[in-house]
Amino acid sequence: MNESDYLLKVLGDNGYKTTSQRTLVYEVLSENKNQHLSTEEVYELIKKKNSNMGIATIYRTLQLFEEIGLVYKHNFDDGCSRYEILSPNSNEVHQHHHLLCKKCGRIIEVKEDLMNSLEEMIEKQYNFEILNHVVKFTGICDLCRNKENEDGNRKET
Amino acid sequence: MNESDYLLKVLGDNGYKTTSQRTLVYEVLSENKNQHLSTEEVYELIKKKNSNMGIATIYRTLQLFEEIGLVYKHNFDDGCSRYEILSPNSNEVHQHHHLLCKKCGRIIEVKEDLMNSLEEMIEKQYNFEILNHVVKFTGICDLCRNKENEDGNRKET
DNA sequence: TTCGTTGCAAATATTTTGCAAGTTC
DNA sequence: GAACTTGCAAAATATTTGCAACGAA
Repeated sequence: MNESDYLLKVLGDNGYKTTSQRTLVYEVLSENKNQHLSTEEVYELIKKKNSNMGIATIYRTLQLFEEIGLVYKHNFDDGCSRYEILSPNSNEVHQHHHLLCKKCGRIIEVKEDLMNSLEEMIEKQYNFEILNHVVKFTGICDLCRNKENEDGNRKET
Repeated sequence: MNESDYLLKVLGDNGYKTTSQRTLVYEVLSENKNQHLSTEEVYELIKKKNSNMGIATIYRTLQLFEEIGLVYKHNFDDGCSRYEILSPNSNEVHQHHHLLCKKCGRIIEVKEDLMNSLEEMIEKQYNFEILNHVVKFTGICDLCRNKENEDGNRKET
């Protein structure tokens, strides 16, 4: 199933209508896989496509997409929500592992999913049905470790 | 070392002054360990102690505390930041595992820390120095699983 | 005494909402 | 045609900031 059919199906299955706006938002997300677009960024990208969609619609659309599992909503603590498309055929849902560098703010993606055993334990022990998970490691990235001479850890003005 | 000495030391070590306001914020957090207080909630608790601290100061204080490692800043995606004190003698830093129920919004804490092997792999493979991590599982909690009759998964108006 | 800190109010930034007009099924 | 959806502007929230007065070291 291709992505546009998938969008149609998921919307329909959940009782929502397929509109040009929703299609466009999905398209933009699809063209920016593996990115983490903010609502504002989606808005800008859509403007470039000569659409005059209001930003409120984009907020509503992304919220809806998250609700019905079309996108994943990231939180990188940078003042806004960021979204990433979840393709129909992938199991990306279980692969949101990130390394966040405290110094330069870089976001590094971690590939492997070693969470399965942990999940199993949690499902059993807490009778909690896991739909998704987020694993974030905060620390110092390789690049910053290398140039760790300049500044100490005192406050910056 | 008790908590108040610890506050003094950490502030001093980082070149910050100890003020009555900072002491009070720390006190409130300390009296509410294992809670996840929002800035607003800290503000309310402080008002109850007959202090007329401005909320801007609380925002600044909590931000500062996070910077120097006195508190952990949670994000439960509920529209505000929430803070939890990190005691001097604990290793709480490595125990932020939560189960977030999509239905009722309940936050369940998970005790065990099975992340060590994963961390080791990441440190080695990515040359990334891990300072902290967050593990969140989103899903349906036991309570909600039990009363899963009423509503389907269609949208609610 | 110096410089960091606070309080207040105003400013930002992000996200939400009401409602009339427009669209989809 | 009924019900959902959009666009716009206004509103609501959370957080930040400028600046004069204050307080800690």
